Amino acid sequence: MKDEQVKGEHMLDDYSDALSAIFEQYLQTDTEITDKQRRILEAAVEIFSEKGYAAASTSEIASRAGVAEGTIFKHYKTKKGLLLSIVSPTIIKLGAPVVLRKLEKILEAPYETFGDFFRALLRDRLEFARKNTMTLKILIQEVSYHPEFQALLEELFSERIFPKIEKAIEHFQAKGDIKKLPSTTILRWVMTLGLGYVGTRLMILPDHEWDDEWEIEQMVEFITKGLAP
Amino acid sequence: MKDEQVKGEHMLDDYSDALSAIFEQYLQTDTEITDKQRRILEAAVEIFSEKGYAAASTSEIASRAGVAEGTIFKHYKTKKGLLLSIVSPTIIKLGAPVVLRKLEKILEAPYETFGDFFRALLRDRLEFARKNTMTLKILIQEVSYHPEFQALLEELFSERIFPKIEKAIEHFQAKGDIKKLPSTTILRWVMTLGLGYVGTRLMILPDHEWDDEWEIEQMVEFITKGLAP
DNA sequence: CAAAGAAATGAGTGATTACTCACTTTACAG
DNA sequence: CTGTAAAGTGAGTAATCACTCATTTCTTTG
Repeated sequence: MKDEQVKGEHMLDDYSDALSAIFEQYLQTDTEITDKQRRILEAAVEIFSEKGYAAASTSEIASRAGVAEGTIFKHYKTKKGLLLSIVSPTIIKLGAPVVLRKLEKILEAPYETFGDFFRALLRDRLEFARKNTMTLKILIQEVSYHPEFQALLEELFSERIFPKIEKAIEHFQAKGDIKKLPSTTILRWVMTLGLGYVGTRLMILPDHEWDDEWEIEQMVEFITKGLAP
Repeated sequence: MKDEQVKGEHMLDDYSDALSAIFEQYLQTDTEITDKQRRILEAAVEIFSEKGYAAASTSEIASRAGVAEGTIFKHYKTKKGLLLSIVSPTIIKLGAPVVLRKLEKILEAPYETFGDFFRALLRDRLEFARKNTMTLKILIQEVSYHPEFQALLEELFSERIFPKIEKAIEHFQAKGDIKKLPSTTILRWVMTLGLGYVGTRLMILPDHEWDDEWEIEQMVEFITKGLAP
């Protein structure tokens, strides 16, 4: 049977975008994906982000996806396996290689400032968060209850993100761009400011009228002045 | 002045502290509280913060509190009622009058700077968060799933916190202390920096060695420089 | 002490949960 | 077409859930 257009009330939005990180994962690993499996993932992301993993039931996911409950367990051994298949790719994409490549380019260009670096990073991650808002909300909500996520994030952060960013901070410190403070402190300031904007922008007050470019420029200026030696 | 000598670094298991906001509520309303009821609250706070509201079972709360399951429902009509009785007082105390009174004093003293204002606020709220870490963790985790919490926070924020802080920001802007930017933007920066420190300090990396006073001073300097006109 | 009401109990309830499995349908190569 | 493996189904299952209630234990007070 083809897709029966039974529902269609909620959605039609941009799931090809909203689930980009997950689908990319399947593309990269050459794993075939069924139409019903895609609908299961879409429904699961919706419901997990709406009511949280623990309060979401597999029966509700099945009915919203328009499949039988057993179909979920044909593709994912457990409910937790379904969660993992949604969140894990997002964690991996979180410290995207794109950013790290960009970062190296910036470090090679001597005329770039710390502000330019921060602006590029923030724009890129804001775009990523826009495309993965629901999945990121699930990650944020569930990270404290699932040690696997903590381990993945811990590794990603301490072995990929932190060393690179630390190098960048030291680079701009040597250049005399920013004050010589512990990179952990600077990193925390920069990250919390960025996260604060992205979180407020997309999750807390998404309906507010936002001028992203203006806000980003103001933050760049704020950070540049605040971190001046 | 008010700071008493700290006994040890790890005093998070001191419930007379950890549940201070909740018990204050009972004191203020002259409600009698049973020993078993106190133990139910303690167990509920522990388990809610450990595994989240939805994944916590009333039977586990009862057994950890050392009471029968029925006892919980003698005091709280529903499981959600138990959650509300834990989180609501914390939300109310979140925009503490102490802070607001302090704020007025600061505004009256013309020699105080925006940095002093921020320092006082951050110290006070860090202390509050230290005493209510588990309850605040529950609040943060559950706020997106319970509209009652959102309504309480919304009201607290837009009717008490925001107007006062906005007044303060405008005061320091008129004084020439800080740059004339929208108070929403400044508030977001100040709040996310503060929250970022408190959250990292108490919830993400509580076992890290922290020098609170040094970190606060650095943040004060960062903000002062960053917001300079 | 005794009466009375409040506090506490724990077995019992129907609803819901994640998950299974024997079975049917579909897709597709030969 | 036929054979076969994968995809999909949905009734069934044991466990667990929040919550009830008839009963017992404790506390207060005259």
